[in-house]
Amino acid sequence: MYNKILADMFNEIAAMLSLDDRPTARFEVRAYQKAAMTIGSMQEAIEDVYRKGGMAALLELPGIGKGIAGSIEEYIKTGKMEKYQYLKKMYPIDMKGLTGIQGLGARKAFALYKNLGVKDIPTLKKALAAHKIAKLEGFGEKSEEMIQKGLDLLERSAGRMLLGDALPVAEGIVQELKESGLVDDALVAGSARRMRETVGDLDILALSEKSDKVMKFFIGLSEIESIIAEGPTKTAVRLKIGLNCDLRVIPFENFAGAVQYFTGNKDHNVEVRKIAISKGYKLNEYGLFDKKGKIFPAKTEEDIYAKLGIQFMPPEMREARGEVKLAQQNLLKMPVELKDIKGDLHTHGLDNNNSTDSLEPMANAAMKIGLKYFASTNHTKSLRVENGMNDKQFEKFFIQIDKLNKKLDGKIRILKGAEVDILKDGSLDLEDKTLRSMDWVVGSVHSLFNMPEAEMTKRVVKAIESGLISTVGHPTGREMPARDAYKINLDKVYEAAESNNVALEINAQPRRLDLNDTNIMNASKYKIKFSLGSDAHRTPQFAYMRYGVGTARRGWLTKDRIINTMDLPSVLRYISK
DNA sequence: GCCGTTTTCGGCCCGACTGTTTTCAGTCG
Repeated sequence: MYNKILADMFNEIAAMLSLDDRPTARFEVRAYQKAAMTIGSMQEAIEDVYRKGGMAALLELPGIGKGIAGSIEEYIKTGKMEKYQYLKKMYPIDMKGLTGIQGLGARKAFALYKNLGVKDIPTLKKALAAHKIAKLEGFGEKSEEMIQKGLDLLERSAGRMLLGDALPVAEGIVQELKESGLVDDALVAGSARRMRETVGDLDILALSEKSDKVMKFFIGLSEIESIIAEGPTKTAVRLKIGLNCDLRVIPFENFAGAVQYFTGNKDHNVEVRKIAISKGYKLNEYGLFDKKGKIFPAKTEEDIYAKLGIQFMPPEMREARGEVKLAQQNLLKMPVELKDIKGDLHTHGLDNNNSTDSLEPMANAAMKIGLKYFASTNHTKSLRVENGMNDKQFEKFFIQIDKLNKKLDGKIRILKGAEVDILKDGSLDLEDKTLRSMDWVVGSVHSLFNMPEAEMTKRVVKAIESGLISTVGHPTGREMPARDAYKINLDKVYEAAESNNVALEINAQPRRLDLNDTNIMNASKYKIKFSLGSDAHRTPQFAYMRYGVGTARRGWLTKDRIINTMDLPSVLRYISK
């Protein structure tokens, strides 16, 4: 798969072009960055796109025109790219590595090369150690310090953090701001509000006229490790959890504009802003303005979208995946909401197990958050590390469920189920008879992740065709950050699921979120139902459902496609069919 | 270099903060 290689190359070309002083160069920079974004976020291998559809297929991709498509073709055919090599000869430095450092961009990197011979991270380290940078023209003590700090940061904490780890911290800070009495409103914006599975930083917006007091309060919070930048409208800090966090304090008249601006991803905002321009307005982070510069008095971001003639959509959809165009035509269907979820279709609950709570506390916790039912789906015998049960043990366990259901007296219903291992050959880890006695069976792959694609596909499809499973658990097997999805032909899985009336799971564990948003978009082209499961092993983990719902919303999934939006009688009818 | 129910040419989103300056360049989002 060349996607990452090519995306990196195009980003590096963009960095090198940003050193070019021709007036049109900065637009070329943007073009290359956009192409890198497109290719980097594609699911399908770019070389497959090319193999199947040739240049025409490449030109279909957003931000890819004749020039860049030509470079892609050249790279696929020859393994080289003339444009890249030409620029690399002019700027023989590790642009990707150096500009990966916070505060160090292409121009400064090149200045370091010209003056000090810095060409990569190791030579940069030497220059830092010799304190040569501060003496350069255009640099100073502070810039040297900043580069050193940026380098330390990079080495300490590479990359992004799971939404499930970051969002609760952000929401805690918002809570503290609200309780301070200094703000009239506050919220988490940015990629966390869009429920992206990982976030690179946090954006918090506060509505207040007392910016200096709010900033002072903010930098005193215990979550904060150090201050990166402090200004009247924006303060940037490093949090102890290893993530940067920006707080913006915004007065009332600009708040709606800021919420809109700091929620959508960059491309979404560009699309919306272009619509604003086409209607004679200007849209920026302060709000919507007419030609005379008069602000449109929006109370909420809904007002702004309405004024622009764009159907309002939830944050999760604002990713520039075609939502703006549809919303202009009022054709966007609203996705499922957390309150639509009536039950949980993947949970664990066992006595005498270190990593799992017992069934009764699990049932009480589920009841407390308002669920009407949940499927108890414990592991099966092949999964020894999780105390997987055999047929006999399930039989006994179900007697326990019957008793507990009686005791719960209809306040919540526990469905009998299992998360049955799909074994190497596609057979299932329990006897047919046992599986047939269950209400709800999740079939999951937990072993031999390195099978060839064809074999893995056959394995899962065979399980789907067994007629014994209700849904495929975490269908791609990925676990963030370390484990990639196993190789599997998902289209074949979707086809089999469609024709065998088997659902696909959206596993809501923050490190799984599997299927993910783009998988869901692809899968929902088929006539498939989806099941959401928290995969809770402990009582607080029922709350993971919100991440599953967020992922479903990012995949534009409507509630009628999701089994656990049904109430209990409907689910029981569905199951019996 | 890309793109088009305003255009196949002439546009391309926009502002905050910092550091090193004395009006601005670089970086970031």
